[in-house]
Amino acid sequence: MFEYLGRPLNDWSRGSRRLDDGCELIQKRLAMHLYRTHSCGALRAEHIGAQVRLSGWINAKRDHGQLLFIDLRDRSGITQIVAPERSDELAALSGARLESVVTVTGTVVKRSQETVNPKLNTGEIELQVSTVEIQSEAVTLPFPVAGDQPIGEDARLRYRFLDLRREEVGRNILLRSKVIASIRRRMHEAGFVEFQTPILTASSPEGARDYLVPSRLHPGQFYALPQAPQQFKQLLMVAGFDRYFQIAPCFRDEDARADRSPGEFYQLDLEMAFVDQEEVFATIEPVLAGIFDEFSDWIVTPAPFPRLTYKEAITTYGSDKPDLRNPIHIFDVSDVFRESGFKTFSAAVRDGQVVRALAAPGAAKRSRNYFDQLVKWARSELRSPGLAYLVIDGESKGPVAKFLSKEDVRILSERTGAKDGDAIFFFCAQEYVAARQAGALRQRLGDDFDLIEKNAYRFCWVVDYPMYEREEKTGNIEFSHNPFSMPQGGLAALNTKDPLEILAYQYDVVCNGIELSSGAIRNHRPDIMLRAFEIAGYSADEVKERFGGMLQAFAYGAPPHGGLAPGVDRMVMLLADQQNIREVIAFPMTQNALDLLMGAPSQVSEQQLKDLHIRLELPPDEEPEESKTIDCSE
RNA sequence: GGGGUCGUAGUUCAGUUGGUUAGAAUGCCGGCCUGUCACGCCGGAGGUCGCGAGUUCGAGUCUCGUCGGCCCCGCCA
Repeated sequence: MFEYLGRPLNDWSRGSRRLDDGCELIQKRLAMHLYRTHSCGALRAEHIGAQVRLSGWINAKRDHGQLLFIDLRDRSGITQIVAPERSDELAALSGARLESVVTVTGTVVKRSQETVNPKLNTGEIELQVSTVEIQSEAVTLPFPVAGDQPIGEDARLRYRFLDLRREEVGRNILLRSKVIASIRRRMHEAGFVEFQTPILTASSPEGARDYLVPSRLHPGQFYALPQAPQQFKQLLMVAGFDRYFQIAPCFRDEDARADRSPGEFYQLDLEMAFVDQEEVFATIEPVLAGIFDEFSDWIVTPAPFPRLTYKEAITTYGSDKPDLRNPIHIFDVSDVFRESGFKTFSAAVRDGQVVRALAAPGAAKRSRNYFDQLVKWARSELRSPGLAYLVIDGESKGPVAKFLSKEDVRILSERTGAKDGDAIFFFCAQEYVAARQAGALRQRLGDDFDLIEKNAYRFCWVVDYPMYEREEKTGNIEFSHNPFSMPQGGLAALNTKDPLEILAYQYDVVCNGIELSSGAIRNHRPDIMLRAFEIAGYSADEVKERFGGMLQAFAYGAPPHGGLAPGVDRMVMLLADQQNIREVIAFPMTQNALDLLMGAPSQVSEQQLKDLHIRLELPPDEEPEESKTIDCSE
């Protein structure tokens, strides 16, 4: 799958031709290259008899006293090195620890039939060594580099340079490089222009917490690292560049998750002028599907991806990032319970709550304990008062069975698709809460019953997000997503409709339950923008102060435009089939936003603080930690 | 900010209802070994059981606190 294996490296030869092209060329050279004529994965039977030089890391050593085998490794593969008996070379190699870097020169020899190693690409040959140079002696390792033994996360991060030598992580990082190269190629081919935008920019009032950078020249003022190049890309549209993209670093000071690295991440940020939503989709679908097709042999949703409205996604899947590999659907059964004998639910439904149901195929076989565990889980994890369920096993059983008529059960089974041997679960709550609870259970049942489709990337668009939502604590109307989205229906909708009913040209692209990206058709009209912000409680002056640059730009002729920004780390994570985003980042921080290798964050010198006009005021019980970096300020 | 879980040799792990001197594999050090590719054989060293209190005659084991890794909630326009 990874074609670098067994391929020659191509960057170490100063000449325009690769030396791997043939032994003759090597023989013609008066002097060999200082370090290597071939990579460690390059040699084959055709090289037998050639004088070659290899450099690499000692991956493994098999010392038989008067016979010594070394597995010499670089990123391209492994070659077995054999040292002659009673030689200085044998002594030198025997004394070198694993992971030492050595250069060996010798003759490629054929292995006898019995000693061929079919596991290695180079397994038909070995290198009979004549000279050895130890380039760099390694001390004893904190963990094994060879093999795939699990290693503690902290040790891996502290010695990330060793961890990256290990096969799986190394493969992920190389995959990342190829994915990014392919993205660039595809975007250029689709007519996009690549830009760089500022890293030191202004703090924006919306969104996540900013990372701040104090200004030396302007006491008391701060730059912010961009949470995304949102305003810059829109300004580039105003500038007339039509199609923008960037592999953009984004910085958000929010807490980590398995699919969310703390602090920083990369997006394929893109924006297009003179497009509607469908045109954005049609442009980016082939890029996404193409990337996933190119780097995986799993099934990939072909373009056009299915479109779900936000409302459908929440009702049918209980999530705005539905995993379409999971066959379970969620159904509204409020009407069945409204008139049922199950008083808890019927009263709640009459009170405006809803009942959502989902069926788990084959669940009737599970023990009573399994259901008890689920109820417990629903109470603690979903904060649901309980979990009602109905086991269809010849007759209907379970805690709510006695409250339901035969006809009720028939309707419930029919609607949820439950057959004999299945179980149906119910949540009763406010619409949104019930949906989320059912969505969480849907995911859990999918895992518990092994229902998730294997070897498939299932994409979909979630469209028609509401423009506004009501903040629960304050009751205020807020933007539910990006405040720069165009409301559907434009100014007229803003002026005439209930804000909570207004939809936005706002969309997400989702793959296997992971949100790859948000995007929107933007609001390019200053008048509509001021009105949109007014509804969310911002005065015209505030908007002008906070987004003045963009608002002003839109007054000088702005094209209708829109775009999105799929997360690059998440794409690679999906392609590498990894459960954690750290596995596709070369130098990730811990969940706690610490860089264990570089020691970030760290203290700085008094002088640095003084230059920045900053005085520390620490919480009383917190002594500043010893700085882990070298103090160069003395 | 909150919840869960883990922390024992360099590494990966075991360690019973609290009970003698805390074990294994691997790595490391020394010796032997000419066809291995997880090389093999013999020997050795290696532990503040994350840290600090407490309960107890006695704590790796129980309790509380704390630090760190991971997972989750909040947060992530």
